[in-house]
Parts: sequence; structure tokens; C-alpha cells
Amino acid sequence: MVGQPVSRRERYRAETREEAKGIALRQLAEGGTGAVSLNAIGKEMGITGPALYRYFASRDALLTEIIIDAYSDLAAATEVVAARQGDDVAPQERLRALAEVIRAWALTQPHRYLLLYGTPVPGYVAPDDTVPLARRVLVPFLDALSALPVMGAIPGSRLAVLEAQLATWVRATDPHMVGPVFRRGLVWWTRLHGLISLEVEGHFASMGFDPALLYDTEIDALLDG
Amino acid sequence: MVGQPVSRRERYRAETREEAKGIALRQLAEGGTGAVSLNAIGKEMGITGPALYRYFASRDALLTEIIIDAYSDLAAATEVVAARQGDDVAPQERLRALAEVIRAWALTQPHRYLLLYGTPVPGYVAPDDTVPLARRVLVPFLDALSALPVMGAIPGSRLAVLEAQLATWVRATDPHMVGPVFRRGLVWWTRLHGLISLEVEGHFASMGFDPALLYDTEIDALLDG
DNA sequence: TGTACATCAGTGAACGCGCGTTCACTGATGTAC
DNA sequence: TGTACATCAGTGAACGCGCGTTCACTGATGTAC
Repeated sequence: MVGQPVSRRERYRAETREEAKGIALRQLAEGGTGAVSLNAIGKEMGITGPALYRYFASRDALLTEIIIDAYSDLAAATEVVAARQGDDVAPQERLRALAEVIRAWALTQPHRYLLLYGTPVPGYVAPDDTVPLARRVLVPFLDALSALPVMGAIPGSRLAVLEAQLATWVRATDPHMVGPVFRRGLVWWTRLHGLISLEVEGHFASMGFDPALLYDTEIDALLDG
Repeated sequence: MVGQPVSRRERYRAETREEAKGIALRQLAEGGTGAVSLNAIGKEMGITGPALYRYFASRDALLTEIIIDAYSDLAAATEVVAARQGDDVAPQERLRALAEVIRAWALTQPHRYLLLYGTPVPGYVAPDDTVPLARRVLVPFLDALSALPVMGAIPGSRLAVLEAQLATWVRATDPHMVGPVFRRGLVWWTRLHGLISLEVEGHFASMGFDPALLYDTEIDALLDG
């Protein structure tokens, strides 16, 4: 995106990296995080395993890149929806569209969703780069929520205490964000994640109902609250 | 529980099995599912790896036992709460107590919670025995929800359609269960799971709020709905 | 109470497999004069 | 345009490790007469 890749080498290098990451994604889909293997990727590319160390510092570095890509991809998906549905669209409709796009994204690539929000990879420590990315996914939600009429919680209530806790933390990262909005965003996140993760992990299988329908009713509930 | 283990051999055998499972749980806690290894368990017990094949048919069989134990344990926890809070207690209070015990259970042993409701173990297929166990955890919730005054959804609404879908499936397993109650149970499950899983996976870390407080506010919302 | 037999726990070698990573080295591609 | 050098991709061997599982076998514990 920045500058043009000049040399043939650079272009080829980028292609090789992408090919490797693509295979890693397939391994992830087929056998989980543990199945992502540099040696196996090399074999599939017609290359020896050690050759990949020219492209990735280590297996963990590869995983990190895949995680960052997934965050960026999901964030881009929400941003596209937010851009298409401008400020003229009612915030309720924007929120609904955002919620739907996240579920759709998760369903088409469950392994990537679980990589971001599922059981943490044992022994893997996410670098700090991922924190702003995780936040980026939520920003369009927070924007739409800000456009809603915000009622402050009853002073002294549990909600008010929670919102106060959130306000202090949130003001450090985003001066314009207020506690009540962020609290709502948190609730959206946890509820949607509960639905999506259980569906994606197959826990709804053979219960004979339409997960999309349950999802929609929960969006209704979120918008009514 | 059934019959008394007579011979010394049987008792010793049971002890060995328990010891192995205990070590497997620790491995699970420390390194996830992939870290559970028969050879490593044997080494820690001062035994060769193959010796464990006298006690478990395979690694998958061990995993299955651990999963079944976890389900039983969690189900027992909810049942204890349900028994302590008899029918004289308001169903709202019972529901709150049930929700709290599940979170408490999950927090003290996150790996076991994730084993049941987290990212599925790649390549592992749960035997059918686990289905009724998974259900057993929810039964106290459904009981308490049944004690609440149930309003039917507005005919033709999304809620009504969903409840109809659930009713047909649910009547096959439990003739006394009705669609609206089961739908509410489903909502409780997904919302609580969203909160617990994100907390347990550390996604709330460093956001500067008290997860218990958020949890309580969501219980409030569930009881108001 | 003592002997003969069956049952079971555990061993150790083996099979075949895969992993991440380091390292010295060969060849090809690019760059500078 | 041609040559000399630097850069980089990739190889193949090696290190050290671990895994699940099978199998023939040794010893100890239990059981039946």
C-alpha cells in the first residue's frame, strides 16, 4: 500500500510470503493452531522447511502475522459497512448491519474468528501491536452507539458504577468516548460473541433452530435496551 | 458410587486412573489440549508410557473421560445450588445464584470450562455420551425459568417463530418443556457464555473494569427481559 | 494351609512420524563501476 | 556492455526433542482347589 515494490525480488518475496500464509490458514482451518507447521508449509510449496526462515523469523512470527491479518480483515469488513451506511442512516440500522457482517465474517471463516476470540493459543503471547487492532474492530460500533440518544444510568446503580469504571480507562485511549457508550459497546460485544462462538463451535448443531433467527432476536433486544 | 470396590486391585486401579487424570488436568491447564500426553503422564507417575494403556484405551479415551468429568462436575455444581435454593426461593434469585456459580466454577478452572465450551479440539469427536451431560448443566436453569411467569411472544414476531422452532425439537427430549422457556434458557446460555469466555480468555484484561460487575448487570438485564 | 493356575501391571524395545531451529554451503539474481 | 562484487533464496544435514501405539515378555498379585 505504501510506495511501490520496485524490484522483482521484492515482488516475488511478497508473493512467497502470501503463499505461505495462505497455506498456514488452511492448516489452521483443518487442524487448529497446532497444525500450523513451517516444515509442512515448506513441503507443500516445494521448498525445504528451513527456507521459510528467510520469510518468517519463527513459527510464532508467522502466527502473529496471521492474527494481525485477521484483525485487519475483520476491522476492514466493519469499516466498509460503516462507510456504506453513512451518518444519514439511522444508528439502529447501522448497528444491525455491523452485527450481521461480523457474524457473516465469522461463519465463512470460523477458524480465523476463533483465532482472534477463541481459546488462546497456549504458550503464545500476543505482541502489543494487536491491541489497537482489536480496538479497531469495535470503533464502528462505538460510533453508531454514540449516535444513539444516551441515557445515563441511575446514580448509584450497578450500571452507573460500571460506567464510571469504564470512563476512567476509556478516556485515556479516546478522549471523546464516554462511559455509557463504551459500556453499551461492551455489552454488544459480549452478547454477539456468545452467540457467534457457540454457533461456530457447533454447539447449536442438531438443536433444530435457525441460529440467524436467534441472532436477530438478540439484536432486537440490544436495540430495545 | 454403585457397588463397593472389593479387591485391593480394583481400588488401586481406580487410584491410578485418578492420578493420571489429575496430571492430565494439570497439563491441560498449563499447555492446552495439545499438551495432554500419555507418555508425559507416565513419566510423571514414575511409569512407562505404554503402561497407561492398561488404564485408558487411547489418548482420546482419556480426553473423553476428562470432558465427561468436567460436565458432571459443573452439572453437580448447578444442581447443588438448585437444591439449596428450593422451590420456595424466588426463581429470580435461583437464576442469579445459578449464573454466579457457573462463573465461579469457570474462573477457578478456566481450562475445564474452555474444554467444554471453548474452541473444539481439532480431530477430536465427542462421543454421544456427552450430549445428555451438556443438557444436565442447563436443567436447573430451565427449571427456574419454568417457575417464572411466561409471556408468549407476539404471534408472527421473530420471537414467536424461534419459539416454535425450539418447541418441536425440545418436546422430543422433554415433553414438559415449552418453546418460550427453552428460548429463554438459550438466551441465558449465550449471554453468560459470552461474558465468561471473554473473561476467562483474558480479553477483559487491562480494561480497568470489574468483570463481576458487568456480569451482574447482565444478569439484571436478563431478569428484566 | 499350601499348591497350581490365571489374571493383571508394568517393562523396554521398536515403528514411524513430526516438529522448530541452526548452520555451512551452493547458485542464482541484482547492483555498482 | 561487461565485469566484479554483494545480496539473497534455498539446500541438506544435523541436533534434540516428543508423540501415540503395538508387542513380546517378566513378575507380582489374586483365585480355586
